Amino acid sequence: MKIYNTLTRKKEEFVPIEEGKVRMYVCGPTVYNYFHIGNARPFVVFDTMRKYLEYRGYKVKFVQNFTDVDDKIINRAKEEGLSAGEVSEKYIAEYYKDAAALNVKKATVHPKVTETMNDIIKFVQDLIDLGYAYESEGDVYYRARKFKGYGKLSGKNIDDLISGARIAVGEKKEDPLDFALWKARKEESEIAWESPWGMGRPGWHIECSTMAKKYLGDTIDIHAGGQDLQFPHHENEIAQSEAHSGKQFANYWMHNGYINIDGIKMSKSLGNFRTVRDLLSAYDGEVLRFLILSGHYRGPIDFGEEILTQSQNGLARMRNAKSNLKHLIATGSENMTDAEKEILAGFDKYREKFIEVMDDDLNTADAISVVFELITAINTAVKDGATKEFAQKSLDLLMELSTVLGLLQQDASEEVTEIEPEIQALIDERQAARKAKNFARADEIRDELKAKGITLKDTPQGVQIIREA
RNA sequence: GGCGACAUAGCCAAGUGGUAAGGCAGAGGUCUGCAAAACCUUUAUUCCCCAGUUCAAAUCUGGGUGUCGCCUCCA
Repeated sequence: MKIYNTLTRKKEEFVPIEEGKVRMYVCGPTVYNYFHIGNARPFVVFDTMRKYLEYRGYKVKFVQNFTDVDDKIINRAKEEGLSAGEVSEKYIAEYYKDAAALNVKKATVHPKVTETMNDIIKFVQDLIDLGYAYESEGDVYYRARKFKGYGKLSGKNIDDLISGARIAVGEKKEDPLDFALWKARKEESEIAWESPWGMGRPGWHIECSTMAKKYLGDTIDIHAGGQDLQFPHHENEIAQSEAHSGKQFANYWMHNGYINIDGIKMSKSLGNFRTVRDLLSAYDGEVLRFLILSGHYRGPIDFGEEILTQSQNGLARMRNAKSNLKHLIATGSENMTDAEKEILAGFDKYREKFIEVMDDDLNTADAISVVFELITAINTAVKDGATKEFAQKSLDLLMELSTVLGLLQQDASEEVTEIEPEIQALIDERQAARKAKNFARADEIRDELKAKGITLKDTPQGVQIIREA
């Protein structure tokens, strides 16, 4: 497959370090709050990348960290009257809930900074020993200038950075470009760890370098995250890791675009964000996933109610197709007809096209449109009924492709075949009323059941009973 | 100031040299007692503007306009 590599600004053929295996690192959340839909984008996109790689037969080791030590966590802890650890534990648990709602699979490893502290301290000490870092009043800084490739990911050159630097030269730093690897504790009450440089805590960038190395080794296949992490975060990771190992840190860098609200980037600092938790009260997680995957991952998404509605309706079409097939499976006759066999053989082209577009830098938008084309073909084939076997095989293919995208995994409503006797009695009564052309009574029963979350659809194959989840 | 991204129908959106995918919304029709769902037909002579290259450009080149982002914590 081809991947757009931020490092080279080109689409490149993906070649893993080790055949058949992929080592992937994705920057995870700082756990001080519920994550918002913008945060959710990389989780969903790179989860899809992982699912697709696995679909293509790769064994993927997928690492996504939790940044559980940070100023924002400390501030949040003060606000809530909790310890920093209590805050991070709480929001890690909440992360898992929301991620599950989005059908985002757990990573192979979810390392935490607090559990990697010894490795981080060792990494920092190594950088000092190598001459890439220096201690200053309990802080440790990285000599950005000393690393020759500094700026190679973000396309910045050091001199532009200096002229554009808005931060005054800290008297503790040798150079304004230098960034912190270790920060000395400012007050006694702050959470801190013992280190060769006194009590303190790690800088943000060093954490990812250390965790990536610890779980994936010196060189990883794919490092991914949001576009806004390109600089300085990922740039600094490269400087740290490559200075440390002398090897290339990541072969492929993938960055997803932003989610905007009213054309402006959604961010926690601007306060113009919509948390996934909040959105889940009105839309189910698959709607959000569908929305995120509807466009190419590198482009921007302008978020709002209108595209939420459009996504909801689009996903409903997919769900209807699934539900109709299940109904046919429950009611159809056994063996496929020759005509059906021929149609089914023609469906292979949708799988081929799906793979073709996903191979092209994870074009999930095209992949979804392939699924829609398949749905139209299936619906057309079964509009006058179908055998059980044909319906089952069609459903298998629909599910095969949808599962790669992480869609149709949960049912907002589910076709049911077994139902409580009293409801079945009402359905039977309605059928009798329809037969007797007592449509007033029939519609009355349908409305009554609708109020209970049960929708009846009259099909040539009998009544379809849909129950809301 | 430096660097970068984006601009396709009412809306969302794919497409990076060969004559505009897909979805939503809308219109008409088929089916149905009616609904719902589904199916069929229909909705951009045109891809921000101008110039150029080419037999051929939404796609390449140059210029312009607009929007946004990074350079500071941020997915």
